[in-house]
Amino acid sequence: MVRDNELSERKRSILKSIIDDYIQSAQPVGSRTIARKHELGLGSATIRNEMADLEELGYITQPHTSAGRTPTDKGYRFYVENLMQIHSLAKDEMALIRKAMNEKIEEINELIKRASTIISNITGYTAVVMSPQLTRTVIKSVKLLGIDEKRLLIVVVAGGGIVHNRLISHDSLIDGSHIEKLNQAFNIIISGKTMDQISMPVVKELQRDIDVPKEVLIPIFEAIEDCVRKIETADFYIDGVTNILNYPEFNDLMKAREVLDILKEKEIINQLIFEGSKKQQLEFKIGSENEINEMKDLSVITTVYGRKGKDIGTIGVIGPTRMTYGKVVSSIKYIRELLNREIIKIFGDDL
Amino acid sequence: MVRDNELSERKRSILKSIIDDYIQSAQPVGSRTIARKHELGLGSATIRNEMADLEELGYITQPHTSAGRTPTDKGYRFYVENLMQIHSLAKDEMALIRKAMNEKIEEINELIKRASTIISNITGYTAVVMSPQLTRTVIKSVKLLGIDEKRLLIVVVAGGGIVHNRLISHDSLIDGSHIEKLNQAFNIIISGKTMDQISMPVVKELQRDIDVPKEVLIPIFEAIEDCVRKIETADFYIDGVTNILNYPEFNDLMKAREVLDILKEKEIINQLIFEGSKKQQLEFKIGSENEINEMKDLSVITTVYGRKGKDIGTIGVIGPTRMTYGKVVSSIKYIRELLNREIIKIFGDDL
DNA sequence: ATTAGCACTCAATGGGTGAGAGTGCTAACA
DNA sequence: TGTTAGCACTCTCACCCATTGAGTGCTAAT
Repeated sequence: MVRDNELSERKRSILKSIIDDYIQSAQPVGSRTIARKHELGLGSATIRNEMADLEELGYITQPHTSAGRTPTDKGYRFYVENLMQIHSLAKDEMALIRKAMNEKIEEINELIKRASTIISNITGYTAVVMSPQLTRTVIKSVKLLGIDEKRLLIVVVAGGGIVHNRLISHDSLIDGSHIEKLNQAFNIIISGKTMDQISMPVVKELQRDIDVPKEVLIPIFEAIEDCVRKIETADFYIDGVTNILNYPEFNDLMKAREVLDILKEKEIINQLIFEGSKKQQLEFKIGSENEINEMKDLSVITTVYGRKGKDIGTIGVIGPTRMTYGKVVSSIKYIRELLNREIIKIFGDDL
Repeated sequence: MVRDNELSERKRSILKSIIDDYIQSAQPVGSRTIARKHELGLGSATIRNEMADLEELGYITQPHTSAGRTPTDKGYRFYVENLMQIHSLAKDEMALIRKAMNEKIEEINELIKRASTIISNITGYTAVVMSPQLTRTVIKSVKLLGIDEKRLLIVVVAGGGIVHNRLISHDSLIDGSHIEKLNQAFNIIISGKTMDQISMPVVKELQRDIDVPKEVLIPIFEAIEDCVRKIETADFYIDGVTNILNYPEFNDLMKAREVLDILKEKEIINQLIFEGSKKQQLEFKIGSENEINEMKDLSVITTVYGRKGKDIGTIGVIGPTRMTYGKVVSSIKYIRELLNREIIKIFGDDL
């Protein structure tokens, strides 16, 4: 809504027509096309004049002198902020999504995975869903299990039914009574705390109170730390990577390869999705707004999910800048809604 | 070695030269090239005659009348069985592999993943490594942990430090003494057995002996079954999928897409790798020898790993039929060796 | 202010041509 | 009899060039 009056109403509708058309056809669109297809009641020459203005203002551009116009990143930006209409999903699409999301889930990660698959299917682009990121999770409980004489399984349970475990081996035999004692002690001193509340003094104290040697205790704490780290580390699922090959802008093999390779870089995707999601409910990164050079022909749409006031993860769609923004927005919103509902079911008060 | 005398010594060396050259250049190779580059002491006309024979026998073919020859699948088959020389890996390549495989591993799956990455890096093709497939695993122990009043964590431990768990929720409160009893009972009746040895009668018996209601017992057994299933299900890691885009045979976007999509089909890859690995130490599937139509331009080389006489997993390399077979074979063999060593370390007597 | 008309630009298309690589065949040779 | 030099032939590929068509900008008329 900044500089709202830079564009007259007529210019806006022409720009909208151009972008709508271009998104659909992938071909530079000329004045005649606009005059014919969209009923603006204007002759092609008039539109030509307006288009010249729009070009000067930087919203559209010509690939070469005698071609039609294509939107610039600035054009798309104006489009998503002011012009685009978000047509709601078709009934059967909604049903498809609901069906996928409502199936019985055993694990939170299963849900995430399914969400990414369904988004990429519905939109036809690449979808990324980042798993709940639980910074400073409260540990619900820690259990030690003696597997055999020399091996010990450490199980850490966090909110939302997230469980991680780690096996550790000892050189010497492990005293069964130690395990018993530790389990009791852990119940008291660890349960309900976050990892950073469990400091070295606590360990020392433990060591004094119950008579367990340091050589046994240290690896156990390392394992616990490791489990907590795994719980707190956000990972993500990406689906529909090869979808981008469907779009003519990536007909060039080198370009396609470049993009496919970028999408394989976990670090980059992570950063991308993470960053984008901080500010707003719905965040757009269009073309060159992405810092990464290889992504200057891609747009990323992200949103957060979670419980009211507490966002725990991110959903993202990656596609060519020439993207069906309206459809993607409605898809992503709908899935977020369902995801939120499930999240509340699973995590309950644990968030 | 079948029909060994179908090809004279001279035809063999010419065929070898053609294939070696073609693997390297990806261009149809002509008689002059052979006469010049490879010192066979023959004129191009002689080679032409021999090539005509080889073509009639089906080992090579011409894309068009005035082009050189390219190997057929039959040609490659003969090549891998009789002609190819397996040049050993370079020192630094071996070092690279060793380094990757020797790093400390916490989990068996971590090892598998790393193996697939290193193979695809070394060979430049797509690598698949299938995780240990433990049919009818012996369950080492089963533990129940009460998480809170209504939730129960079932932990199943199998050989080789493989652990799976599952959380189940109950509507009603769970009696702490039940958990205790069950843990003791499980120790006796389940530990050391395989899943199919735990039949319904056992459950019945359990139900009679210890006084735990059916509504509690059934979900627990389902959870155990589920964990065992997860343990026994082989999954695999695939790496370097986009590598195929490096090779000119997939310059055509449609073809590339087709292949990328196939490589995404877990079912197909699974089948492919699994099947190929049964018969021999080292199995080749060349081009159309793969039943799947989309793979008629790909070759798959597989081998099994595990302990002597007990193969538990498979390694595979997928690339264009025009593959550097010699190098792939030596890479795959070397990695198998290292993998076997680690497997023994991890699983010990549990296999 | 709008638009019809016109000259102009540029990419894409398709036919034509020559170069180059490679073959098969024939005849000569060892 | 096996080998090879020579030659006519085939086919692809790269390049040129003319044509086409879509689209523009500008001007003059409405």
